[in-house]
Parts: sequence; C-alpha cells; structure tokens
Amino acid sequence: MKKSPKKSADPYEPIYTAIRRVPKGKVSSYGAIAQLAGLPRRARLVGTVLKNSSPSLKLPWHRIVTSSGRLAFPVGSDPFRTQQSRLKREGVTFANNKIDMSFYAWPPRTVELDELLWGHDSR
DNA sequence: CCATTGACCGGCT
DNA sequence: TAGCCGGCCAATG
Repeated sequence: MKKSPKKSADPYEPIYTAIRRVPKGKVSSYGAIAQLAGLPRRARLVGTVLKNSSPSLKLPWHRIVTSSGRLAFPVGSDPFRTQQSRLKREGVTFANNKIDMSFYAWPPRTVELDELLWGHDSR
C-alpha cells in the first residue's frame, strides 16, 4: 500500500487556495496572494502560475490585480476587457482603468493585519 | 546548460 | 505622478 510515488500533488495548491478565498466584489494583489500562500516576495510566481493554470481549476483569476489597483494586462487588450467586465459584473468600479484598493482590496489593510502578514520591518 | 521573459513589488530618486 | 532598480525565480527558448 504505499503510495509513495504519489500523484505528485500540485505544489501550487496553497496559491489556488488563497485565490479562492478572495470574496466576490473584492480583489487581491499578486503579492498579497503570495504572502497568504506562505510565499513572501514571490508575487511573480503567482502571475506565472495563473498564466499556466488549467481552466479546469476554475480559479477566480479576475480578482487578482496589481498592488496599484491596475489590471496586469495592456489596457484594451482582450484579456483586459474580459477581466474588467467580470469585475464590473461583481460590482467593482474603475476610475481611469484603476481600482480603488483602499476600498476593494482583500484582505483589508489594517495596522494589525499588516503586522500579522507583513510584520514591522518592511522587506 | 545558459540567457531571457515576465498576469509583480516596494523602495528610492 | 514617473521612472528606474534589485529582488524573485519558474517557464521558455
């Protein structure tokens, strides 16, 4: 009975989980997802993983935006419009192709959460 | 195997 | 507000 060879579990499971936690009508950033997944400073990996992830995972990828509140795709591009319409459908509004992160970001940034997730010393 | 890319980010000029 | 920079490092060529 050993199942050692195992079905090599997808090592990015933590990232998928974090993404699935983002509520409808809210958005999170690549960096925040990385942090929540236990991979500090690996924002880029989140983008790479999302790009290669199978659609069958049904991830709410449209809720992931850059930390500045902008979509990661070129304005006007196909994926840009798709993501934007999906977000608008959930009630997220845009102003100059930008989302007000102080209002829509999840998790919300509070002093306590910041220390819990990021700690005092920036790095 | 080595080099370049890239759905990023925070700090600093 | 606008760039540039270094850190990160899987994926791709």
